[in-house]
Amino acid sequence: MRQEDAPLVRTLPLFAGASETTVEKLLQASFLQRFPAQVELISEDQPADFFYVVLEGCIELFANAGPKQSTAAIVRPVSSFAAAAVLRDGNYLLSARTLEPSRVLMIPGESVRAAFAGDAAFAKAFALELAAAYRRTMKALNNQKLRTAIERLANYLLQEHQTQGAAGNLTLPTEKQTLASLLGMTSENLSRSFGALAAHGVKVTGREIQLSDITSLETIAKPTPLIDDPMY
Amino acid sequence: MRQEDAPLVRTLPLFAGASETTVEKLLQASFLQRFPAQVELISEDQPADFFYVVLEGCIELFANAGPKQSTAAIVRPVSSFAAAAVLRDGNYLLSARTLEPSRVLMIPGESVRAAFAGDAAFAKAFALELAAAYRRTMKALNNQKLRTAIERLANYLLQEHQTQGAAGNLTLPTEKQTLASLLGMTSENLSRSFGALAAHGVKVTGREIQLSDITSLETIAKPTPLIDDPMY
DNA sequence: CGACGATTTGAATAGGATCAATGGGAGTGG
DNA sequence: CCACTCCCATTGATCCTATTCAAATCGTCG
Repeated sequence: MRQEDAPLVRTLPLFAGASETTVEKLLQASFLQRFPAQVELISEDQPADFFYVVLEGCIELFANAGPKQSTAAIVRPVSSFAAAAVLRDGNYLLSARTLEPSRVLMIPGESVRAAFAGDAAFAKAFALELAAAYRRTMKALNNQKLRTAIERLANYLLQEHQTQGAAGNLTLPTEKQTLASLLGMTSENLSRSFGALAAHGVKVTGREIQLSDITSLETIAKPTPLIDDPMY
Repeated sequence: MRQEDAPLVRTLPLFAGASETTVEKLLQASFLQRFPAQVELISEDQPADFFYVVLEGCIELFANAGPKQSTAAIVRPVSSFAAAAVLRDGNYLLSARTLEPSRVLMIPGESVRAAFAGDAAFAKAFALELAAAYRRTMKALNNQKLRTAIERLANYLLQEHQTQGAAGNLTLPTEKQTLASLLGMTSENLSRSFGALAAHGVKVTGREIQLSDITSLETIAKPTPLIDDPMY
């Protein structure tokens, strides 16, 4: 990777407590790559050669089964993916594509495992990241199994509203297609779910959403910190 | 914990490479408990005080949302749960109850984190366990989002058939209620799904299942190693 | 302007859930 | 040992949710 990027990368939470040598070794073997939108970075079922850290842009993780496709997560800076696959030296369970032009740090799995074994601070940071991702996935599973499509959408809107400053409006960060897949429904159904939420103060104009009755929306959504609080 | 249990516990894969001192410290602070069936060991949303290792019996992990309930996983010996919650020193995302009389090793979260920080071999084993659980959960999410109820049941049967020796028959390891919840459906719907699979050689007698046409069942199930292979 | 992909809308269908009632064992107590 | 009871499981009927297929509309980009 290029010299001028080193400072940025060193500030990553993942490298917070790691020793100088560890970071040095990791970065030396890594690639800091720029990708345009709609590039497939990894394909499910392939050997997990790299651990990925998203520095800029936006990556969609998704799975295929025959003709169907499901978005498992959307990764934004600064966050990572493929931790479990790399640590276990297994195969990717998900494919990944850029949704926007992105900058991505690619660290060889071999290097990650070596750093994990040799640097306790890095091991801790890496495992904490892994555990956080695990918990997000568990929440996604509960979300999917315990809620209807409208409830999932309502909770998504409330969460995004919170993230974006709770100003009574928000902007969808992805195409509605992608959002639908993330929320486990078809895009037609997402459209209808938005329609149903109009009665609860949700006004949709393209990707711009206005929430004029949060209370009513919360009544529908029945949010619970166990599923919806990103900090949990 | 009692002296006579120490040898058994020391053979756990989790402690495989760990130093004598690490294991010593962990076990000293731990409890090896026996529980009857239908005891709730942990309740979601509570501080994650203990990491659990199931030595005998069977534990159900589940989540509640209002009146609904969903089984996230069923843990059998020798395996563990609450790794992520304990490592992050957070709260449990799931409740846990014994389905059968069980023996469980309870290791204080504090001790786990100390051992993780102090013993690289233990850290590695623990993180590998965590990563494995993560991947199981991701597969469960894909299973839920990409498949119909009948497909999930068909794949479950094929997998269990494999696990139990591929002899053309298998025994359901839990009540059908629990299985239904694990597979993300109501028990009525499970019953009907079994009915639908009769046309594909699935004969149900209580908990005993006979599979007389694996090929036909696979046609329905469309299994894929990415979701169904436990080794992946 | 024209073309293409994304989104919306409509109609029909399928997949699951709910509600209600019935059948079937396993365990308990006489 | 048998009858009773309770809980689990099944079955039927109906309702609701969500998908599918088709067509129309909207936006964006060249």
